[in-house]
Amino acid sequence: MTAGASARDLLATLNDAQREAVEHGDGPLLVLAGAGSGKTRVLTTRIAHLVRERSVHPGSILAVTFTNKAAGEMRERIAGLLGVDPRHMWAGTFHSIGARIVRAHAELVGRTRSYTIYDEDDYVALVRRLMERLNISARDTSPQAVAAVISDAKNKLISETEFTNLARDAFTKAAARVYGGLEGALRQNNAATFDDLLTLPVELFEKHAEVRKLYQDRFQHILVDEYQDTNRAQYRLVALLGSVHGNVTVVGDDDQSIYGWRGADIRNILDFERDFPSAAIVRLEVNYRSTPEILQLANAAIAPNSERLGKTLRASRPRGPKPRLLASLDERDEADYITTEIEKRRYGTSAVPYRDVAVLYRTNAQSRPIEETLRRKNIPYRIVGAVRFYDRREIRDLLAYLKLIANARDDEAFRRAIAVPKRGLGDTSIDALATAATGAAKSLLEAAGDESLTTALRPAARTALADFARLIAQLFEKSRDASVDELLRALVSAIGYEAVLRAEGPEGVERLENVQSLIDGAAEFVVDEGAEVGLTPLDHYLQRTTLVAGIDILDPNADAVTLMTLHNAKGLEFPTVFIAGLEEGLFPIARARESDTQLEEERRLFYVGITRAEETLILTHARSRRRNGEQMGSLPSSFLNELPRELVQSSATVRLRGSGRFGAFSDDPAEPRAFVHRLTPSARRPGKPVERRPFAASSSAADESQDTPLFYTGERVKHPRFGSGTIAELAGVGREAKVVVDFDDSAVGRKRLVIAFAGLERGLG
DNA sequence: TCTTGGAATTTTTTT
DNA sequence: AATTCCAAGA
Repeated sequence: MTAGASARDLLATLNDAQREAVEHGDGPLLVLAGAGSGKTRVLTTRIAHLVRERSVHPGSILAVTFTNKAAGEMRERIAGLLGVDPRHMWAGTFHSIGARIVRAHAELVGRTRSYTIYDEDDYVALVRRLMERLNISARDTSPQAVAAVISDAKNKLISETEFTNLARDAFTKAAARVYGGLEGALRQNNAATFDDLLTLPVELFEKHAEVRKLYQDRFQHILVDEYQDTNRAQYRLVALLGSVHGNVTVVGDDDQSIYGWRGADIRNILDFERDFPSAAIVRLEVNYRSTPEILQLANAAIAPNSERLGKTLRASRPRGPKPRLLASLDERDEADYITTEIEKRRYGTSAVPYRDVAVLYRTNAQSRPIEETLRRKNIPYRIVGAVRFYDRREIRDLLAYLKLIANARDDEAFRRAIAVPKRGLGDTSIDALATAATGAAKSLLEAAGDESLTTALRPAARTALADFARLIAQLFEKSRDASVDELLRALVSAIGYEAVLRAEGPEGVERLENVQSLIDGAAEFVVDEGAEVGLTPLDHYLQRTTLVAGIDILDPNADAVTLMTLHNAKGLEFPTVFIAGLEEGLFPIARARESDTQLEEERRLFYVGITRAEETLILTHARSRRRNGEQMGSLPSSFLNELPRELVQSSATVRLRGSGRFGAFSDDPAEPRAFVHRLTPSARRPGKPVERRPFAASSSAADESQDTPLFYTGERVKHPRFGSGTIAELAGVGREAKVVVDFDDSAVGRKRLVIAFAGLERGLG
């Protein structure tokens, strides 16, 4: 017997439901997998089983995961089970798979092999430029917002024509005009947005039956993880490839659908049986991850949701400590508590290593105070997301050069690259160049190197442009046989980038270090196996750097605490989990109050967070928090009110207890509580069931005695002059308390008012 | 053309 | 608070 598991071994440790999913024969299969029920294991074992027992060639398997890291891990685990690497299997995110398909058939979708993938910033910059060209003022119409609605439309497979026909208001009509010009501009630049990585393959398969057949025949088995988070375009891709043979396995959990805002359509999972008739359904309901205490809390947290398939997660682990809920004074107090607790556990009898701890939060901005405290106490940590490495200015500058070298038609890259270092070329010169380039149907780079096209420019500008074009040409030559790190080194020295950065002072030195890391990273970059043929190392490198998610670069070996958003935590698990900032308006986020759908998604996010924890779960909230530069009073999250209080052990930090803001209400269940009656009735929308509010707290006894009424995010109010509106935000406490109100009258719009003077009435209309 | 200072603006979440 | 945008001045 060689390496790898025997057939019996493959199945031996699985439960009945898991085994059923693994052994399922041909035809569609829907695996409804609760959190921690071993779905990744089922997927990997199923693939190993297909290869080993049913002689399926790895090359005819397509496995779609939610992150590239997950794809890599899956490949490794399968290799472990089989004893050999599943060489020709395709595994990756929808986006990376789409990128590969586009690359292979670039001409058919109006691109070349070395097309550039635009990230968020590149894309918005292009939208901005198009708006300028169409005379749409960036002041009245936010390019960001335009970019977002078009992106949204693409993910729903809404074409330009359809979008234009549906446009009613001025904003959407403006966006429609941009959408109309976008595809042409992207082709011109030989570029594709993230969304295009999904829509272009769809278009390709729909228009070219022979290409579609190629992939349909190749991928005899398609497996999709995190199916609840697929959007329309992704669904269509699966349907196009899998509907002929129907060998489609999807794994998901409707309770963990958290990307609705990105076009993910929960119906994809709810309707699977309709789209793939005779689909077998397997439910995985035994949870192997968390203690019964944590699961009970998770079940309670998700219970108020109505849009559910419904399932019961059963615990299989022994009992553990009760989840804790901690009230703190402000975000710094909260951070102090969390770090102290981490240290206590690290050095206590339980000896919890740092790598076993994750701190989760709703927004990236919340990481700051926690980071600072961790740093002060010398606790190692790694942070996922936030300001990504590749988003730093110095990195983007250099990548712009690389993109331009790889794809001479990328005008966005040209504009960024030519601005660094300063060459005496400003907007005027570039605009003149752009006009000439457009006239001659050439790219900016081509035009810059063509003396006959730059005659309208100043001599100094002409020379600068020609020099730049020559530089890029030289680097292009070098890119043919040099590795990416060599190329980067040549680039940095050619543009004297080190001197440029050093001139910026201490900050520049830090940037220089980042440049060094970029070069080091490029040196380590190896073209992986099963790579596409005919791609230059540079093309390959650029594609990878654009598609890496924050989570992909996590080093699991470092003994460090992990900080990340709840969204990033999907699919991960940790022995100890903190969920910070459980406050109304923050989690659930204020905007989610606009609709039940959004509120339910927030609740699922809460559920995802809770179910990341294996043994220890600690929820925290603060009475006041700095938001957008302003200290704001905050109430505990309504999600906490929905939890039966016997499921958590509540307490408060020393600072909160000593603050005097702890009087009217005690978080200690042993003490009698004062409910804030005047908050509840109007905070509720009509038709909603009355909720218990065991954790609802007034801010302080002092506030209670003041005349300032307490309001609530989402509450309906009436102003003597502005009429009715909805509270969007609350800020400050007591006499200084302010509210941001979205008034119904669009002529009034959003107003910021001091509560004490505004004369707001609550409720009614 | 580039710098600078003040104003405006932050979508929460991400491939 | 922090970044980004814009207009005026060097």
